[in-house]
Amino acid sequence: MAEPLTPRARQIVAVARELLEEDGVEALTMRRLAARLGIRAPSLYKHLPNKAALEAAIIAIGFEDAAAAFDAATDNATEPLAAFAGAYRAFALAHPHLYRLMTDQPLPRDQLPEGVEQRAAAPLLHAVGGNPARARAAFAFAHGMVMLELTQRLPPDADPEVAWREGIAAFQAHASESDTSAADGMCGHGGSLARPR
Amino acid sequence: MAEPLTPRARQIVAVARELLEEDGVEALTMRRLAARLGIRAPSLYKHLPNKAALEAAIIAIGFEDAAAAFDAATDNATEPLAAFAGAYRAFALAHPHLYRLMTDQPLPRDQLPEGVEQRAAAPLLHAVGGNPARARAAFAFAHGMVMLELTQRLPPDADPEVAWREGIAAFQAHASESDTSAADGMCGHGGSLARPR
DNA sequence: GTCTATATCAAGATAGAC
DNA sequence: GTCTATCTTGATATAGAC
Repeated sequence: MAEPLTPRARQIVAVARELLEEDGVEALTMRRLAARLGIRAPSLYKHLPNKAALEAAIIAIGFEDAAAAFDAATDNATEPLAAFAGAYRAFALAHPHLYRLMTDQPLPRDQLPEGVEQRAAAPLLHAVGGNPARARAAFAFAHGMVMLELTQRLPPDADPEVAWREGIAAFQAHASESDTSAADGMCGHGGSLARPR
Repeated sequence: MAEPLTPRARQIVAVARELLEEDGVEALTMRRLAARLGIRAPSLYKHLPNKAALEAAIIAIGFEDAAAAFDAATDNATEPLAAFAGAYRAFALAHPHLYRLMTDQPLPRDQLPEGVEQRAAAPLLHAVGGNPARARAAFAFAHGMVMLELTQRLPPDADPEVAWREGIAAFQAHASESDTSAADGMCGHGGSLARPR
């Protein structure tokens, strides 16, 4: 469903991502993006239909990057859930503005390339043994921790790493208890099953 | 640190909360608020210094309401963690826009009445036996679930209730395992210990 | 592919009269 | 406590020339 982008459009999206990551969502305007490219805002509309398409393109790249990072982290990991959590946290803290753009609004699924969502979700699903509900719960924990860190809701004296370990331990313990044979299903990010990679 | 509000200011804040809850954050503008009150926007500045103060006042009320709801739900509950989770979810889903305002940004702690934050956090801390790190982890799970529901990130075919139960079970199981004697500490919302009520 | 000019809209906030 | 008038800023987007 995603229109393929021209090379120039891809270049614009790349610069838009830089702008977002450096200066935040509120700085991602057509005017400032154009300025960074050395052109005027109206010129952007020759390459992208509107701002929503620009954001969708950035989000798509974000999912690709995240999926790759999660895969790399969980491949052959002895503790896949801890590995996933570490990679998830690292991604979000390294790209806070991108993470919020990816996460603040309903996903523009019709503008994302086929399968990215599942690709990003698969490593967690496998880390919890294929139980979709448990994957969603663990995903909620990770998303919640990241949001609390990004919005600075944890008290200054609180050590987030300890809270991460508590949560991971809870889901690991619960997993070994009611262990599973369920083969597939899908994770919180919400596409369907299978492991495309 | 919060300046006491005049009666008129309190009335304005109450109407602002209605506006927020009905029409969302982006609708909470000084102009629309004034319109709802039958006055002009500049008049608002005779009662409140700026928009940030208005938001802080709304957030403060939100915390009071949430704290009361959590207390009521967990008092004498046989499963305090499940009771807390249910109350937390109910509050967020009943007041989605308020919840996001309370949660999207760093807390304006210097503009909140003394102790509200702890009051809201205390029921969860007690529900997990007084372990602050576990309370923060469980809080992250609840916050994450709520955000996933509000931003519609869970797939249409996913049943959020099942994911809630999975998460609650994980934290209950982990709790009974490594059970505690720790008396105090504080919860994810971040003030310090004690139970002010 | 880029430009200028412009439409349209809306935001937060202040000055000063009444 | 409210008003009018105004400032300042900034957003997305379109038309049409080059």
